[in-house]
Amino acid sequence: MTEAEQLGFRALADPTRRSILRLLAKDEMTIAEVAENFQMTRAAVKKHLAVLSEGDLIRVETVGRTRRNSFNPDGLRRVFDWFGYFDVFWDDRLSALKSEIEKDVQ
Amino acid sequence: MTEAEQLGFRALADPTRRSILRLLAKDEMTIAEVAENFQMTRAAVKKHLAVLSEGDLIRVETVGRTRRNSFNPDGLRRVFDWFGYFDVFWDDRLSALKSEIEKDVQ
DNA sequence: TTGACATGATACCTTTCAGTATCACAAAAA
DNA sequence: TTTTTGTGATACTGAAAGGTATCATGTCAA
Repeated sequence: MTEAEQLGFRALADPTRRSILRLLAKDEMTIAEVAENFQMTRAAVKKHLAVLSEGDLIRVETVGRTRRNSFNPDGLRRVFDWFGYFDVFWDDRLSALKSEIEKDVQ
Repeated sequence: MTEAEQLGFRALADPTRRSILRLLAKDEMTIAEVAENFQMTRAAVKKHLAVLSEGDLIRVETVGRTRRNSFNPDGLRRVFDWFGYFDVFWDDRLSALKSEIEKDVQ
């Protein structure tokens, strides 16, 4: 579980990968489509996608000879949850309400 | 602004640094005190503290010959805010309420 | 079947990173 | 003043990361 957290944080450590994640959050894309948005080779983009996949931040589905990369909210959520350790330091009302709702959701 | 974000994410990419941050969130510490919690040299811990400082996640105050390292909530908050791009993917009620409160706070 | 095309895979290079070892320095204590 | 102690700084090593180039492979279309 802590390993998943590490792979997630590692994936987010690179600005290109954070950028890719925001692209995929809008719409799923093939490797080539993602690569169009960056000034680097398709191979380099593919590596970034592999790291994002290892961090469980994206899902990859092979369709024929194409690969559809899509954003995985649950994976990012796991990284996001780490920040909960520090909730008490931010706005008290917000964090209190937040825990209240999360309790309610479960 | 995006550079600060990058330094923040980079600082959080290492598990030792995330661990240090949680320690300092409980209480401020000198380098030696932080180092007691890890099986590595004080020099290595000092490097981690430097990265955390560059990411604006901790504050450092020199007092005599000691250095007090303390958690900086505002710096972590800036990293945390990046996740707002994905709010819509998580619980709708929570994120809606969250934005509402944040609006109210400002 | 042949060719085009999206992707997989590997080797290689350069830079950054995590860590150690070592020495210098400054402040507190004796 | 001398000694102790907490820290700063530098050089070095091994491993990982980001990137390119190149070729192999599988699938779709003609």
